[in-house]
Amino acid sequence: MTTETLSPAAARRERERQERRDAMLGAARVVFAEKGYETATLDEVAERAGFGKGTLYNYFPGGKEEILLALMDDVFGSLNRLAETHFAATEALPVRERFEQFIARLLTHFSEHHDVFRLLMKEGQQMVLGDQGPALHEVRRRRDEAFGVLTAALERAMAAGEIRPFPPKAVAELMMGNVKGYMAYACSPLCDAEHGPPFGTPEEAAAFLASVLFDGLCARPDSTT
Amino acid sequence: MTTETLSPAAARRERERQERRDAMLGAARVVFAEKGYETATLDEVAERAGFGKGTLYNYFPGGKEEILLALMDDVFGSLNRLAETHFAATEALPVRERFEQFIARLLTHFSEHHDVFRLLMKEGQQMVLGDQGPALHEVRRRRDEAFGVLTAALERAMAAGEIRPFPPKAVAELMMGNVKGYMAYACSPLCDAEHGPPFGTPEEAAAFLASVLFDGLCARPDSTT
DNA sequence: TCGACAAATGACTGGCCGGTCACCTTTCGA
DNA sequence: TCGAAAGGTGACCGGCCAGTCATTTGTCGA
Repeated sequence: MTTETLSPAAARRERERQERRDAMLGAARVVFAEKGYETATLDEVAERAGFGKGTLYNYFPGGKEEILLALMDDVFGSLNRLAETHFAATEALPVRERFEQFIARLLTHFSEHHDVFRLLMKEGQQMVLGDQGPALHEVRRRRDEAFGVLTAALERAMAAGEIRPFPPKAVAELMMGNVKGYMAYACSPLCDAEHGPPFGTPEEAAAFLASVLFDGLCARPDSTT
Repeated sequence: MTTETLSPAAARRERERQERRDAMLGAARVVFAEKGYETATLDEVAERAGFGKGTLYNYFPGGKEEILLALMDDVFGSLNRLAETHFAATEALPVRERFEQFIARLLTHFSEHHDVFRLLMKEGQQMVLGDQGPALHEVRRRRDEAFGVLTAALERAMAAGEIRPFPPKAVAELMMGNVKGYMAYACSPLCDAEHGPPFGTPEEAAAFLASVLFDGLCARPDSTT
């Protein structure tokens, strides 16, 4: 690197620039999660971030779309990190605990960052379905990276005979889909209206999801054929 | 009813009106599925339907939103019918076949009506997450009706001891989520890129999904604790 | 203290699209 | 055959918002 010997002043400038960027992304996350990408306006993002609209363009010359992409990059990046640290730390655990705890971590993460979850629900589909533009390609790559960590963990479990052999990517999608689906259900008016979310803590919910995923719905799988 | 003795001419008028309405909804389904509700334009819907834009407002005075609601009503209505006829006809079958065939039917339905599937992926989330407006309420009711059929079937199976007791609504959401998730996976470039969709026919895919759902990922659930 | 460079700003613009309505075509009873 | 009612039509309008840029504000070295 040529820039490693920055003056202290320049270093501070750089740090402040990063902070402002993060503030803008944070505001965008809230607003996009609330209204959805199409409906959200940059004026609102700017106001929430505490900057003028023009300033957004100093940090994200590509405008609205670049902001969304940077956001999704962040979101998938943190999911990626979560998965990597988790599976690195739980290699020794039995399969069941390994994945149940992973699910619990995901549920906790989404509970704490509700806007991240809503963002994934609202715009995440574009990532997997949409074909438009090469800009999405980069974000899709990040998504694949995050899923790749889970897929690899599943492959290892399959190779060790801990779980049945299935296309690992498909199983990874299923597991993430279950987590997202459960979160959506627990947040929606569907269940609030009657008896509240069926499982209070992320750990209880994870136990339910893991039980269905690993043991199946059948009480006693006798005559499977 | 006062209108049951219509003149033949009036009856024909009525039928033609219904046909035009359907044509418009069909066009809207394609366009909304392609671009998403926010991005799609009524000009394009009108052109695709073969009518002038103004004509849309003769059939849907509420404009764009009413068209979307009518569309979702249709979509959930046909899902509702599919579920009702299926479970009515398969009451006698063993659980496993009963639900595996249901999943196969859903997958077939979505394969044949690809735009319905894309619509559900893109706009279906609003139904469960969004809180805005009383208009959505009616559509959400239709969604709940369709899910209710599945939920009831699951409840019966639980009462009969065919599957383990869990909150049936949560299990219904999980099952539908798995179907949607698998469809999305099979349609996305994620797996095309490598070896094509893992399971060719809806029946094969349903066998996979049912196997995971009913038997679980574990090879042999021995020490479940 | 001053000057010059950098960064923030928000009024402004151009295009887009949902919704309207005055006009035209088609239908049908008399 | 004719007249009027019903229904189709697309040019047009108004509001909205992404993106721009001339101006202002702030920073820092000399």
